[in-house]
Amino acid sequence: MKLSIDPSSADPLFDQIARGLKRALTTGALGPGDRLPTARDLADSLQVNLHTVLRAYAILRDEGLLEVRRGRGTVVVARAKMLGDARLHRAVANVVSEARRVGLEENELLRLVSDGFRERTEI
Amino acid sequence: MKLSIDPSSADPLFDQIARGLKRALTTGALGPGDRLPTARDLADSLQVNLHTVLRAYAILRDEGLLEVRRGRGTVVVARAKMLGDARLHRAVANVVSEARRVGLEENELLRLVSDGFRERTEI
DNA sequence: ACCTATTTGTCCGTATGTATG
DNA sequence: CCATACATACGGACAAATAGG
Repeated sequence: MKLSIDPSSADPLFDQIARGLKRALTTGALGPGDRLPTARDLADSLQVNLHTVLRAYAILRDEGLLEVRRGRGTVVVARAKMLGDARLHRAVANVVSEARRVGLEENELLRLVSDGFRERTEI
Repeated sequence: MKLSIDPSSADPLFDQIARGLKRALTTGALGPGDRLPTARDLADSLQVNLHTVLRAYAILRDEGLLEVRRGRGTVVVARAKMLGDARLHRAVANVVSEARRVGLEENELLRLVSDGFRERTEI
């Protein structure tokens, strides 16, 4: 998995790394279930700080592309979650984000969603 | 603007700060256009590291609640941009729609949303 | 049940860069 | 040009989850 970064570039290293990994995902160089190098290993090979790689991993995790777990490392999410559930996943993430934005508690959000489900609301 | 954190708590400091600020927003203690203390000042008064506050600010910025700008500081977004209910309701309607599309039952959807809500407190 | 190694998560401190005023 | 204030990156330390012996 080659991945090159440019320390003299204007855009941040963590962003270059995140984009590089995303590119590897779209080109198929990285596929579902593939294990990524540990953050420390990738940091060493790229000659950047550990935190910089962790931040890049966190970005892709937040986008639903990676599963990052303590003690286990980082793997590309299963194909089922990437494709079939992509829209649902985004919708869930979005509604959680909106709920947080207006300061809703978990049970309040669940109540809203439950109501919405029964009312057969449309977009 | 009082804001208390618990260093011995299990959940992260940056998250406690972010939630505390969000609470101040929903209770009206902080309103549109209000200026927040500089990250360094808040960090000093809370006796935490500068980065911890910056991370909290970044979370709220990503959720559209704050405008964080270099050299200028941090302010609560204008009321016009907060149009909360419309966006939240669209998000709820959307997630219900997506759930139906993939044939989810109500309890399955609620489980997903609940998981999503608890999952992402870190960035 | 215990211990150890691995790996990410958080927090701190410091330095430097960049946009704003 | 200079002060302010956030942005990025580095390094170090410890905590917490995981896996395996």
